[in-house]
Amino acid sequence: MPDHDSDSFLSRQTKRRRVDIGVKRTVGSNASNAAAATTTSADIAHAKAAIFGAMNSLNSHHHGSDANSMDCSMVQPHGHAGVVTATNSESKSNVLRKLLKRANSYEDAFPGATIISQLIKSNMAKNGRGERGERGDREDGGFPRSGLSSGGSEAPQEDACSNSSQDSPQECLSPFGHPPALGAFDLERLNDEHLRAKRARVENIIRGMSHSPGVVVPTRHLGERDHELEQCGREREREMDGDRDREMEMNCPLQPPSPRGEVCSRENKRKQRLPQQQQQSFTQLVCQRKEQKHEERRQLKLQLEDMQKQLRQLQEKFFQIYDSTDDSEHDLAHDPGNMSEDSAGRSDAGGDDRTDRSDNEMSDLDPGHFLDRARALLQEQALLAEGDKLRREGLVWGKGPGQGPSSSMHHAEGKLLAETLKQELNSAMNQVVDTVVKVFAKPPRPTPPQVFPPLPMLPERFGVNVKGPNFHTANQRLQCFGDVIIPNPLDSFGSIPVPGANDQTEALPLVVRKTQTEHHHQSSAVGAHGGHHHPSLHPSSLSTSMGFSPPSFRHPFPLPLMGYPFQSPLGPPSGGYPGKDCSSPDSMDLSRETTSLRTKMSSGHHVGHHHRSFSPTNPGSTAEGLSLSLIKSECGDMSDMNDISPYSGSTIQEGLSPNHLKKAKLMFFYARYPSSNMLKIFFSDVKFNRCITSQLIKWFSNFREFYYIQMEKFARQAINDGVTGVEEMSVSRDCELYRALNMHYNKANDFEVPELFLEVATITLREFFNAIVAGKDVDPSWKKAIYKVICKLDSEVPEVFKSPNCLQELLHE
DNA sequence: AGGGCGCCTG
DNA sequence: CAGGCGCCCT
Repeated sequence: MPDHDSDSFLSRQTKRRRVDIGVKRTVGSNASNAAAATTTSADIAHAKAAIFGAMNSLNSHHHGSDANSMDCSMVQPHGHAGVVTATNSESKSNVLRKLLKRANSYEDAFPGATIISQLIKSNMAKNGRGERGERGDREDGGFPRSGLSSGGSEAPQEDACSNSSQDSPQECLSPFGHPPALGAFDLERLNDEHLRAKRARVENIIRGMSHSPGVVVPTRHLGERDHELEQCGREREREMDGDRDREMEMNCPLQPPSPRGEVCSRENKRKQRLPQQQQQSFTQLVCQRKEQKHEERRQLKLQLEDMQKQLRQLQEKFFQIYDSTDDSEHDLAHDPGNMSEDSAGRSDAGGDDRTDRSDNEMSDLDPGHFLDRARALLQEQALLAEGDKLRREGLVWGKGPGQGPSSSMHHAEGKLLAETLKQELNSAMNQVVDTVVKVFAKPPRPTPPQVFPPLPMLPERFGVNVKGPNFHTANQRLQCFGDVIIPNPLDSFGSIPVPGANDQTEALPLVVRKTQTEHHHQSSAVGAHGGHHHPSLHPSSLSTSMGFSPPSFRHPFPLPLMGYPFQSPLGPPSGGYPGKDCSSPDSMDLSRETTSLRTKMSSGHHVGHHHRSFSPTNPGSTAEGLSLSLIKSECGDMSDMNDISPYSGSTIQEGLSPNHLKKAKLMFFYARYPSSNMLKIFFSDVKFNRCITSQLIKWFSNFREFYYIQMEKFARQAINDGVTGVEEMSVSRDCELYRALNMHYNKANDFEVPELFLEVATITLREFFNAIVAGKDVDPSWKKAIYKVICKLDSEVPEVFKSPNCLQELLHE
């Protein structure tokens, strides 16, 4: 085993720390997920929400479909006095009209408001209400996490987010720490005030500490930090945050880099260590950047306003066409000059009408659908117009629009206008979308090709709260934006380590980019498992247990790991500075699995850059399963690995899953000393190799260890309690010993422990009792005799256990 | 030599 | 629960 001496120590440390991906941890890891999944996820959520919100604003079709939506509640009160004569022909155009007029009504509700400002408003309002509690505990990552609880309608989060970055080096200075219920205007004002105050403070500080030679603050660093501060909503940044942080920490000149650079402090720590001067320049730069951001925002607002104007014009045109058409059919003359007013009035009326008649039908429509329907309607109109035209050609040409029966002209015109409208609507929509997207998908920072992959992170909320149809719609929509990487809700987790959360020794999510650079074996090995598509973030259920797990699926950080406390400033086991932990994958805080893998790989087998393929979806497998399978996957002979196709539908797993572990534990009730062959038979869904075999054997070894320890413990306890007769010793279902064992092997208590096991346990206990009483325990190998006895007491494991799905079958009973 | 086991450790 | 080590057995 050619080990790499250079990092052997660290490797070991890391290994020890990380390889331990106990099943226990998988349980309830979701709880800590909440704490762990923070920054990036929040921002992604914001971005998504914002985009979606913008689109909704345009299409405003989600009325009624999402009663909880802020947008709805904000906008809905557009009660218009209905004065409409709804005709058949009018109903045809209802869809399009609705589309346009609703957009109109938005503006009515928010006179002069831009989409952005609407977003802000609704966001503020929302924050004021429900989001408080959730935001309260997000200080760690700095970015408020928006729960996408109401699907895409949470859009407004974006702005608030960008305004409330807590990630600032000096949170107290954060100009954006505003109360959530402020309006956009207030925000701006507050921001300015904050900036001023900040500047004053900075100047003060500078005056106070005149010297302190060249503390060079890397502009890139500052820029990035500032970027972070300002650009919560930007997808890319969110994704890269973790990497950037780590990178910065690694390179950060602000701190004396540890010899190996393996000890890095999290941001908070770093902040605390910043010399004041650094803080000054830092703050200055922050201020500058903030100003820039404000400028950007202003420009964006202007853009949006322009676009809204355009939209309005389009709406007017549209209503001109339709109203005049309708009116002409009703023999109602129109003065072109009055059209706008008239259409406005009608639009109000139409609004009511629509809400009465077609809200249901409208509510399911997404923008694309809308446009399609609009197109269809327009084409229909155009066809009608065509027909009319043919029939009445020559008769009506002289007549103006709105002149009674002579609608052919309208239709002819309408066709043209319709086409124009269609195009313009489309382009307007595209513009808005693009703009919004641009805001969030700022040009990727000039950071060098990342050694570490972005940390796409979605709050567990995505999995939990987002259930409504809206979410999917929004998500699907959003995924269309090539520039914005919006992971599937369950796709990925980011992991901005939570400073001070807990023991850093726990596994950090391993996030490694596919195009991993190969600086050293470790990183390359780690890189081998890049990619982060989570088949499922939900803790595995038994039903999905033995399911298949695409063999070559390399899961960087299985869900269970996500829940681990990521860091502890208090005690990095590696002996680094307290509080200086590195969340970087490159640092030693790799997940245990990864470390395990690394160990294997760096010790000779450089597997794997061949099957680097990531299975985007991994239907049957569970996160836990992956976690183990990851480990195991690299254990075997590489020849074993090569024939594994990433998408093979085979039910043969290359690794052992937590469910396998559970199964093994249950089997322990029958067999304490299963043979290798037996294991192969009972774990037929696992692709066996040396590693798997020894792994299973090791499991049982561990089981035995625990078992015997308990036996000895209770035997001694009984002896100490004055028990003298072996007959008094027995294991029943209500004794402590049984509970301990059951807790260990049958934690969920969903399996009925066979009576035979109780007998064996009783025998074991008595053996220990007798041995101890006889004083045999002075012999270092006194247990061997007991083992010898017990190993003969293995009973047959029920056939059920041979089934890969035995857990379901067993536990459903 | 290699498999299996147990002990110790983290 | 896994790694590592030493031991025993084949």
